[in-house]
Parts: sequence; C-alpha cells; structure tokens
Amino acid sequence: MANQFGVRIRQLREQQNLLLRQVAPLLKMDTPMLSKIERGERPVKREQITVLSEVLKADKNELLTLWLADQIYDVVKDEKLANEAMQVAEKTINLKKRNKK
Amino acid sequence: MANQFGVRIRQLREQQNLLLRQVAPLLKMDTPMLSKIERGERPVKREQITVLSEVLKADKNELLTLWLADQIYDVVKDEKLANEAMQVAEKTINLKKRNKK
DNA sequence: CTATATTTGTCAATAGTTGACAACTGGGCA
DNA sequence: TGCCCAGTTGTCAACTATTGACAAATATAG
Repeated sequence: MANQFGVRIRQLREQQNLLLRQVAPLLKMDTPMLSKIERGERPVKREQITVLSEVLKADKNELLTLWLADQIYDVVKDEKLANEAMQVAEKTINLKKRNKK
Repeated sequence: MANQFGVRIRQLREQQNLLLRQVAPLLKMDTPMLSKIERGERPVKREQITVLSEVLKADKNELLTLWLADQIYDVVKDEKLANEAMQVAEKTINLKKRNKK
C-alpha cells in the first residue's frame, strides 16, 4: 500500500509530541489502528482526512493530495504502462473539467 | 465508473460484426455481463484484458492503458485536487522506477 | 524489573462483489 | 399484429473482502 500520507501524519504527530493514544481517540479509533494507518497497513477513509488535518493542525489540502496520490499509486505501481495510463487519465480529467463536469 | 475501456471494446467488437452472445462465451461470461462491462456498469478484471485483446484482435497494451486510465480516473474524478495528486503520484512512480523497484 | 509506546496477530461481524438467471425493451419484419 | 433477436435491466444467493476491536508481543526508557 502506498504511504506518503501515513509518513506525513506520523511526522506531524511527532513534531507536536503527540502519542498514538492521544490522537487515536480523537479519530474514534484505537491505538493499534492509528499505528497501522501511519505505517500504511490499513487504508484511511476520505472522511477521516478532515478530522486528521484538524487534530494535527495540518493543511487539509496537503493531506488530501498525498492521500489521493497514494490511491493513484496503488493502481499503477506494478504496471509497465503506468506513465502512459497517467497521461491518458490526465487528458480525461482535463477534458471533463472543461465540460463543466 | 470510468469507461474508456468499455467504449473501446464495444467499438472493436462492432467493427468486426461480432455479437455479445458470440464474444461473451469466449470470455467465460454471459451476455448481460459483457453488456455491462462494455457500458462500464461492471468492473473488468485485469486478467480478462489479455483474453479480450486476443478475441478482439486488439493491442493488449492499448487496452491495458485504457483500463488503467479508467482506474486512475475513478480515484480522482470528483476531486478538486486531482491534478496536484496526479503530479505527486507521477513523481513517486518515476522515483521508484529509478530505484529499480 | 517496570512502565509506557508502539506493533503484531487474530477474528467475528459486516459490507461489498460476483456470477447467474429471469424478465424486459426496442427494432425489424412477415 | 405477433414473433425474433440483440441488448439491457433487475435481482439475489454465494462468496470474498474489509472493518473494528481486542489480546498479546515487542520496543524503549528509566
């Protein structure tokens, strides 16, 4: 599982000298769970990012971007055609954006 | 569900005047299933792409690229930060590639 | 050794996916 | 009109995967 996200939130948590057991309850999970999330062993839900960014006083967009990048990476990580696929996907994204939808 | 892949295989099938009921059994599925796949209503498994490219005499890499692009698109389609995330993911991909793994 | 922080392993409950089938729609044509 | 035929839609039980929760193990510091 890709994990720039987990690495980053661990970094943020440690910078603020917060313990897993302090942060976990705020996210309504237990300590082992948060540990696993930070190490990318368990997936993070999109909705949890908002709470995380508040608790860790982090920029939500930064975290969201990392989280999305992880999802994307998971899709293509073992693929020879990763770069080609990314290009095609990017084209599609920009096309849809232009069409207001 | 993103569906450049489905659109393309439908196109290929129609170009060759093949019917759903002719192609579906070759892929070990029934007609409704293939119909749904072509319209993006059901996901396609990675392993099915090889068989599909053979049955439809298509370039496997082309189909694989479209399929991957669909997966990527599904991840970011409703995201404001889609482009940023794509950039980050691309960086990661190229980094890992450089590190031989 | 003890206390505290984190990690690992396990598992039942739940949620999601799958393949299969029946039923329906729409078009063509006798 | 009625009957095919190609494709579509809806449903559902069986299966698979994910989840949250907990106990136990490990690691680190005094």
